[in-house]
Amino acid sequence: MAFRAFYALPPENFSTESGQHTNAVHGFTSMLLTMIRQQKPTHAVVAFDLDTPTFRSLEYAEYKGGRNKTPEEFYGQIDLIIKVMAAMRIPTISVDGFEADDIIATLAAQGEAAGWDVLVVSGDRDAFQLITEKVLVLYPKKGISDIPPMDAAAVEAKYLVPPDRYSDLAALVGETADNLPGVPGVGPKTAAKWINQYGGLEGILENVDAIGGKVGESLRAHVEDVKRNRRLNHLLRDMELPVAIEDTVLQSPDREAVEELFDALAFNTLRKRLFDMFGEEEITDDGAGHEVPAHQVVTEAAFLATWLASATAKTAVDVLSRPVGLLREATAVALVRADSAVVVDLGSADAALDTVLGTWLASADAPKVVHEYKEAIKALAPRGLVLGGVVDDTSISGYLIQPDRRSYELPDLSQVHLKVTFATAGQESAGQLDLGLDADSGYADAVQHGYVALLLSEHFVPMLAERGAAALLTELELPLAAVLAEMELTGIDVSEERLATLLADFTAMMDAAQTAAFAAIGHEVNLGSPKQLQEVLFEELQLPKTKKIKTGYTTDAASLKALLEKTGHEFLAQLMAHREATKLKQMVETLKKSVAADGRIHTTYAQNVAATGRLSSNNPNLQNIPIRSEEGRRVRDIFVVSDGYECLFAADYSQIEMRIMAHLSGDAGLIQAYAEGEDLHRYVGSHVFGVSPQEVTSAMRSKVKAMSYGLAYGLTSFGLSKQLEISVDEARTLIKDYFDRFGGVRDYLRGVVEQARIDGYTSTIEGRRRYLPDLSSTDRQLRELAERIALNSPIQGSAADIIKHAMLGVAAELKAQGLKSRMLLQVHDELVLEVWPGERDAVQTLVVAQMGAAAELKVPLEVQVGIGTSWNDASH
DNA sequence: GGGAGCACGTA
DNA sequence: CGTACGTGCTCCCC
Repeated sequence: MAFRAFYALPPENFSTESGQHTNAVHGFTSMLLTMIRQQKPTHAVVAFDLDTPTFRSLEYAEYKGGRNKTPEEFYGQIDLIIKVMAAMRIPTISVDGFEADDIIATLAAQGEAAGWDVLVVSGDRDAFQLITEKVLVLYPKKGISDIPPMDAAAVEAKYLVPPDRYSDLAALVGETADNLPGVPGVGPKTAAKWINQYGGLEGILENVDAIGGKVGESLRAHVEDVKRNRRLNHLLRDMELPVAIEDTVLQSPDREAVEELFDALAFNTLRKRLFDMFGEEEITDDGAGHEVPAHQVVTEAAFLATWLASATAKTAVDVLSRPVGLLREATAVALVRADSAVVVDLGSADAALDTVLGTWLASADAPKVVHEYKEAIKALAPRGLVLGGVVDDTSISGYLIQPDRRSYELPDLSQVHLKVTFATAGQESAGQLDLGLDADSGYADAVQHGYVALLLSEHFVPMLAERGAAALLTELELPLAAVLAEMELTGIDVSEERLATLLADFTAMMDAAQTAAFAAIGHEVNLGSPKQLQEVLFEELQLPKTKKIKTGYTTDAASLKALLEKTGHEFLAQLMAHREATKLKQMVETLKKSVAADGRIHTTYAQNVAATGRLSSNNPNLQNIPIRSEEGRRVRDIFVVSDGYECLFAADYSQIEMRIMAHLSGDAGLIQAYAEGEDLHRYVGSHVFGVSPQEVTSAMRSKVKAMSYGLAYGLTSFGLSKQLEISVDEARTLIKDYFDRFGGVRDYLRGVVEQARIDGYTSTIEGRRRYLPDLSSTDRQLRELAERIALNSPIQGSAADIIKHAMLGVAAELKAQGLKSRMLLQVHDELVLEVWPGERDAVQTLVVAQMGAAAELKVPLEVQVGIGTSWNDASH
């Protein structure tokens, strides 16, 4: 692994002042930290080879011969790694005459005998022979981060033989890295065939004369090589080791030693990563007091029916799934209660069992707790299973309680809210359930997940009730998850033809702009590198300096535009054109890659990412498809109506955030403007500038528009002056005039921050909270940021609540009216639907009605609609 | 290899 | 020194 790290990182970038290279040390340590973070082992130990001869090289002098000389830059790095391990209090073992792999094999055997789950991290394929139900191998595919856990099934899938026959296979095929030649003409396929036919290498050797053809001959000629290979690739599992496995408990690092060593190595970022990881709050409860119930794998319908009927309280449901294309399909379902658990394997369930399970899963009367409801719905759908009666999704209730967390994974929630760390049966990360881990450990994980979700739900539900947010969960977010699942499964049709055309066009534009840009300065430069651009702009061309940023001076679009206006330099124009074309090309490429087998793009909405309550969209993000520029809009034209449907239908709220501002502030002027259906910005402009609405110029209107929105985000006079290119004094006067005329807005904005400082949180109209501890920070920058967040969150969050209600209304009404039209996308204030022939009027009527009725505000909610054959057509 | 920083698309 | 996001690129780490 140290060698892997060495070749992954350029040595010239890593050295101490004294000239000692440290790239392997850095890479190895980084890799180990990642491994510890991901796998959360309880024990850890590292084994090293020595330079001295081993029993293998003594038997076969050419063993590992023919290798290139160790690069000079590698010297000394192993010793440094050992020092790093010592500072981290991780034991290291080397034994004269043996290889690291033998030590690892022995440790694995000891761990397994003690009933532990063992993970072997090794770049040597010989480690595959160690794989059992309790031992997995992490073998780096390429580099040092792509390391999928290999289990028996994975080895079989790759080599067509079980792990305990891998050494037989390797003996026949040979191993170049160890200078062990195999049988000429025999590759993995042939070797696997023989092994499976004769039950292993012994069988093959007994029947060596029965094997025909050229390869048979070749085998007979090389039997001794094969026997030798097999002797040499066999790893010892019964060595005497200087360290007992009980003494490899993973501990906090020796801080002083780390400080000193990392200073010498100049490992500053690694030191931070290390201390961040071990500096976390000590969790006192290791989960020992919580008994995860034992599970039973159910095969009989009657047994399941009885188990289900004995239910008195909530049952947790955890769905195991495997990837199918870009989607997932359920493979098994774990049902967990406080004192017992069952697992149903969907692959082997008979019709009767399927029916009992399916009926119960769908039943609204059987209360269920899940984690990641939307994912469960989507995985169960291809099996024809429906999930109903869900009363809590802990990934959502956890979010409603604390909406600005980065992660809502079960182990994280459990640590934070229950102060309990659960030792995992398998591994948390790397999506181990995808890899066909043996069923038992997958089931145990699922049961544990269900159990933790039950505990968390018991904790969360009363908390939500206490703060009056129970309805937000049960009446809004949970039903919305089901609606979103449908939208994601449906996806949106795209025109592959337009995709290809656009890609070609944007690529041509990009190339043309690049050529012209190079011509303008007489040489090449990486236009995608801000650093290189800074050199060209500010040193070579001596253009005026722009805004200062951490790495020098910004080259962002606004600054380039200003520079272009000032200097008229051709390079700037071409650079801007290149930026636009590159951005669009990348976006089209990303979209192209996301087209699923059904020819559609299926985004994923995250219900627990945006702290304000908005949805977010990823893989790909369909909430940032261009609309402003002419070229950008062509990307929107990629999204088209499906065959058999009549058109796309887009509906968006008109100025919803300003309307919410009017509602929340109760400002009489704003309310009147909306009540009269006036052009708001013109109306506000006439009052701020003291002219009649007809006399408001477009410049005045756009100033007022920028200000109105800006105020909802905590705009300062400084920010406004920048945006409108006026002096700070002018901006200040503008804001004062605005507030003088719309005093309700000023009072409201002031009040929001004051109240938030008292309560510690802001609330939306629906009672969705966002906690802002930084409002009382002594750090001015943090405090002022929190203040701006406090201004914006109720507005943005209320808008999010409203459109979520509208989506539930639209979905319910489509169903109630038996329409075949369907909802496809949500973009914060916009919904996109696909209309079935003949349903256009009905869809328009119901969407406008449901969006308009989603909230009772002091001002009307207006909805703009459009139709077309593409999304772009429909948004006009 | 992993993360920070920058840039930029949307509401 | 206006909020909320996701993605992709370059460069640095030492």
